[in-house]
Amino acid sequence: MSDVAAASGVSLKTVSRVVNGVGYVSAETLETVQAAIEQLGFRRNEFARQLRQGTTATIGLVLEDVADPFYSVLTRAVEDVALSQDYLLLSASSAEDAARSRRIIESFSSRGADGLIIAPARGTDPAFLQAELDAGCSMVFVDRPVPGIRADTVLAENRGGAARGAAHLIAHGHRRIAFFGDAASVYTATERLAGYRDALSAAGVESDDELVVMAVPHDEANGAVIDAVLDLDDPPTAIFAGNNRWSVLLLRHLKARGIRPLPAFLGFDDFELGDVLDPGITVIAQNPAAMGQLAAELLLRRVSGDDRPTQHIQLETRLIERGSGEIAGPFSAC
Amino acid sequence: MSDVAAASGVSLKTVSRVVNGVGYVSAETLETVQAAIEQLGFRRNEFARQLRQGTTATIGLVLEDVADPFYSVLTRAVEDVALSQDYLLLSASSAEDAARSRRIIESFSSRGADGLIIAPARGTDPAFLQAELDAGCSMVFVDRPVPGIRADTVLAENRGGAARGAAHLIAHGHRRIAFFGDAASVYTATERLAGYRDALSAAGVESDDELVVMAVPHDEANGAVIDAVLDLDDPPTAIFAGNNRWSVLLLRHLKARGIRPLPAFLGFDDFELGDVLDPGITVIAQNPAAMGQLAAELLLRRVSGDDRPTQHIQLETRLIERGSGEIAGPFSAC
DNA sequence: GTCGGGTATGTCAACGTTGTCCTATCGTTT
DNA sequence: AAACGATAGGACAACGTTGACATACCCGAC
Repeated sequence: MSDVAAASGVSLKTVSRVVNGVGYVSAETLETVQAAIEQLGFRRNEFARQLRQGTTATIGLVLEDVADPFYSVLTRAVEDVALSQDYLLLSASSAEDAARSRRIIESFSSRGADGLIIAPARGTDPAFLQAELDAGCSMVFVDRPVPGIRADTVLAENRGGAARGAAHLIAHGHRRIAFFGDAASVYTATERLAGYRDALSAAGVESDDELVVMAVPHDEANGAVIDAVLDLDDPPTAIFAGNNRWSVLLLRHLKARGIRPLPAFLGFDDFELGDVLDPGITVIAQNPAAMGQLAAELLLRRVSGDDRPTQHIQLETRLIERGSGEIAGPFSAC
Repeated sequence: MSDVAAASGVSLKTVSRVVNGVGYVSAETLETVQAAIEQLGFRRNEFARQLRQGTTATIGLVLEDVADPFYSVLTRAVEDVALSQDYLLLSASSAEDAARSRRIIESFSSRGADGLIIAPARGTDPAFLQAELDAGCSMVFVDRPVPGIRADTVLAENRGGAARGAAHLIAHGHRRIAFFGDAASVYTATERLAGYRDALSAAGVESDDELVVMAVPHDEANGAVIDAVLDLDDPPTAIFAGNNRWSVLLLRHLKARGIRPLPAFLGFDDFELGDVLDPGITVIAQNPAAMGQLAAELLLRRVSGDDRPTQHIQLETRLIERGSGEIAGPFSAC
């Protein structure tokens, strides 16, 4: 900047005024300075500005895994909101590891992210987050809440959505409905399980723990677990997948085993090609783009000083019938 | 930091020494200072450090769209490499818009990203990138090269892979193979088209421009375009999708129209559930994770001073036979 | 004629850190 | 006893920017 000042024969401060477009600068000087900036290829050093002003125009996004379509769509939505307000986005995947997640949050925070959007990994220490919050770092939680923390939260309607899904299967005559959910330590998994149970008991259907699997759907090692459920003496006539990774795993396994007739199938969270499979896969669709957008807008409002009471938003889910969920069960009148 | 210094009765510089673990500090002093740091919840201000040292331990990633599974997997790989070396990742989607891409690159660069990984949007001005490079910002290009720029590049074997795919269809008796690729201004699209044509001419199969569609596969408005090809007087017996978005669009359209018998189908780039569809979708698989990892490693080496000649890496593609590409054509002996 | 307010520009300190250079105290060697 | 290296810590400037404040001019109003 001092180079520019020297080249155009004005003071540093005047250049600063030109760069920031504030204060009085004569048209003539403005032109001279701009020419010098252009010629020297000057670009403002953001560190210095940040150091001086204490704001970075950067937000951080911490989620489980960007490679998961749910989160990648959410990421994209956050990005778009951020960019539209000239914010930059730092992002990282926690890989569902509380320690890694903490490291990420700390480095985001020390690099002065103005705010964070977090899908808390299971096992995250609320006290740690509270300390960050107290240090003045705004936060919005998505997908999962953190108990005891007063911060904005955007969640899907997990319990209600799952209940609707299970009720849909029940309405098609199913009484033996298997449920495959993520590990019980994951908030969304237990909420959805609760919803599934709500629907069962509302319909007076007996709940059977042998039909319930709560496990991380990561690896293929789950084949045996799936088989155990499918091969019960009194096997399920319908399958409820608690998230899209379970859906993929289950569908792959069902195809590999060539099971006929296909059990009814319903998945929580939509996925690409769900409509192209035969039958199309009936799902309870979340809206990750809306979740990301809302969270980002909420966060940016907080960052610019909004101090209204914290908001807890529940996003609607939507039942999309595509065929797999409408396969009639043994007690169906259909 | 001065608070910590005051609290522990030493000078600022000593605290700095403790924080950075350099220079001589007595065990006793170390303990005192660390206690003070702990108690005051001090965290180093990264701006000031960056301002002083001129390095940020941050890299930027610019690609077309994080929500695209190809790029989201690549992103995740870059993230993992970055994090393992204590780098942070700034990321943004260019949305295939050169102006937006430029804005992103400029802000990454002015925020002192030590290096950038870029999947250049079509229409990106090479001169602009060259200027950034000259300004000392390391760059690695992924997925697409930028003509005339001397920088490391990691590409998939587009032309060769596409040729192998087309040859596979030809080997199964197909002579009328439709090709659906991204807009002709996209590097990968034209490379793959060239590979497709290579295979045709190598096999002495007549090339027919009526079978070739080069268009952005974004919206559903492509239905008419697809129909035009499917309903030719001499229709294709096989379809080659030039990228995974075209694959999805085409498969969806084929299902919606209920076309029987199904034409043979082969897609460039693998996608989730490709193996679950019936028949399984034969693809030329890229390796986005390897691409991201390699690019990140290359970049981080550059950032830490490696100045070996620029590298141009071509990653192998892999033909995965799942059934759809092995549907026999009219001239097949199978 | 002088006062006030708008316009245009400059000076200086400060943001929080770290590199350079300096001083002081040791214990050990010459 | 002087000289030395190793250890321990301090003072100060500098990184590039911007806010607070000061200065100087011009024009119209009293």
